[in-house]
Amino acid sequence: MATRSAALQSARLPGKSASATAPSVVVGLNAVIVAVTDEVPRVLTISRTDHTLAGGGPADALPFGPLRPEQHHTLERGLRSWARQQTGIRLGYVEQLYTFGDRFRDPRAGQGGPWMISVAYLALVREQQLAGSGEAHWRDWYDYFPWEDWRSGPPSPISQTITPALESWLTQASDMPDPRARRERRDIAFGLHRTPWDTERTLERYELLYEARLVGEAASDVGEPTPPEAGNLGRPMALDHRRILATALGRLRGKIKYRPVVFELLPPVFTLSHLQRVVEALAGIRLHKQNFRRLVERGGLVEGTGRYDEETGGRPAELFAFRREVLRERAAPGVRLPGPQTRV
Amino acid sequence: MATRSAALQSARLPGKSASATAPSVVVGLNAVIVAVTDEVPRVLTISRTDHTLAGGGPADALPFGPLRPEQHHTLERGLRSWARQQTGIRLGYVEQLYTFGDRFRDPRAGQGGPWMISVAYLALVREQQLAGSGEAHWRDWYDYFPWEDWRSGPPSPISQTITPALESWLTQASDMPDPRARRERRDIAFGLHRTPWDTERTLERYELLYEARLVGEAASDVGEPTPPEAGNLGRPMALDHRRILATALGRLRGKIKYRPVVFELLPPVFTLSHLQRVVEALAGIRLHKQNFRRLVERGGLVEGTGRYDEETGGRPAELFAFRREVLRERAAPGVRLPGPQTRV
DNA sequence: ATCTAATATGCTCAATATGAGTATAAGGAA
DNA sequence: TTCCTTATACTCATATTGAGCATATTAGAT
Repeated sequence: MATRSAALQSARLPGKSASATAPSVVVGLNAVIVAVTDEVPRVLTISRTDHTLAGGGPADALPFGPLRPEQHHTLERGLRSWARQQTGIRLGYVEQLYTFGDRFRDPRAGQGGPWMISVAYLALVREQQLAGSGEAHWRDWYDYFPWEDWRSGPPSPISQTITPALESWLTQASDMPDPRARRERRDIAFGLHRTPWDTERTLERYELLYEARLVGEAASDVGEPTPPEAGNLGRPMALDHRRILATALGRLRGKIKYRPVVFELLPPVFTLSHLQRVVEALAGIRLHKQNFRRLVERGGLVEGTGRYDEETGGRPAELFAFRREVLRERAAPGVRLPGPQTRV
Repeated sequence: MATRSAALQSARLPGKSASATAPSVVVGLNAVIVAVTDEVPRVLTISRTDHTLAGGGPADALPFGPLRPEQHHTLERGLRSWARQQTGIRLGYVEQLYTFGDRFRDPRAGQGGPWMISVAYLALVREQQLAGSGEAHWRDWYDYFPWEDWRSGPPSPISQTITPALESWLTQASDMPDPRARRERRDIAFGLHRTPWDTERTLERYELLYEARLVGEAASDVGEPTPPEAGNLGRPMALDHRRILATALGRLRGKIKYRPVVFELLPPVFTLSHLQRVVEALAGIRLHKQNFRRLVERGGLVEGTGRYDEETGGRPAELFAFRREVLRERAAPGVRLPGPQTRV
């Protein structure tokens, strides 16, 4: 709503908030910038020295910066500005994810530092060269969540590490009111005991692993050494950034089902196989090819262009484009994923 | 998006560090507390004097308070604390909605006041007596969005006010790059021209009406007199609270489809008609009774208790209860609404 | 007692949608 | 050519919807 804007350019108040007195609450802006290339979903991370890590070495962090009231006129614009500065990327599609504000998010904050509230955003882009401060990298997001990728069957961290470790976590519930609550939570989160694997419960899973002290951050957040299991459970990130990333993953997996956001990750024309591979990469499951085609074609989500991609290694594939009219025709246009995963 | 409101908090920031040097960013907490009674969805509002309103009289506001870093240990706990204090209600189910942060949320803020960021939450409760400061009231949320209730056919504000007014809004797009963009936006938002009515697009609709200057706040935010159409387009609220409420409405309408949150609004046992009336009240549409029953019963969402409600005025209705096991069985258990509305 | 109105609950049926294949087409490489 | 690969077309049993009709059980009117 750009309505009441002009007069207020006066907002640039120089002498303001500068630094003399630390405000008790600082608002930070985090960006989860996602692209998919070659069947791998990637997230943009920055190597940062994080004093909260046990080793004190550099850790992966999300692009981040504090809200600057004097410069940024909206949260989103602040975010775009930081993202551009740190990665060189000018963001397109952006949506707000969640606002994280645990009092003890940053261990250092407990000792009288400012309380940091983080407003996190999800941005979808097509993968591109990185400029900016030079510390930015595209990384496979399954490096952070190896248990989330079911495209080639059940991920080994689940059977090898998570299931056994959670078994003992169940019995640690000494002071729990209902010991069965933990079991149910585990089953629902990880799809155990006749419960289906729900691709969207990424945050629940990460938080459960954190609670069970299996991921690296759980230990380092309280100054303990990293447990051995953590080595099998993905790269840690700075602060609570992996929690933010888990939130983004779940949100995106949910959203592609009812809004045509996948197309933000694709070039203007693409083959149906390409589209399918991107969806599979995001959802972390394999889909039935013929049915997927039927779904998107008859669902009016795409339209053929009459042109063909000859580089497929087999019969040339027709190039399709997103069909914008679907927005008018259907209430919730998206790639509704079928229930469970399908084998190739 | 919007955020807003420094007006409210300047009132009372008692002992806080704020006094000496105003922090440049203040975090506020807003609660949208929803209940459904007698087929009407209600929201808890507080009568507050809002200096930003033209008349300066009292306006409806959401329960609100600034985050107190020294007291509240998490955002959510801060919210619960404010809600309790202002309404006497101890909240149960709570979820974060959105963080509003427009630089110019509060007209007065542009002049050097602090920038107010509002983190809004949605809470679902069973309607109950109000204690607290005494200014709290339960109000039909369709008082604020009369165009959202399709339970007895197309709402009259749409045909009488919105459609004609937006017709001229279309042509005002003098400096627009694509004049058809406005038309498409309008059609999608309000379900015009072969586009289905999407119950979840509440925010889009409110924002469009705001942009077209049809709702009261659009005028009062820039100090202009309220246009005549506004009288037909719902009660205004303080600051951007109606925008927050629109966000809550859309979110809740979407969420009942895939998570069993409706039951937060119902007593432990209920008849299927009762359940249906609550869902209809939220979604603002009527549903086919027999199919609704089939949906929730065969979907495993509820189970019969064997007891009956004799007060139905006809054949007694069996009392049902939410069936918790559904959480294990289905990935996205909810009351998926059928496409368009159905007549009784 | 019978009839009517109101509600609840049961059942049918056609139209679609979904899950899981089989079959055919069109390229390149051996 | 033959084989391998990927794309695209079609089939078919089953499940899910949308829309009604039919029956049950109550209260109240006649």
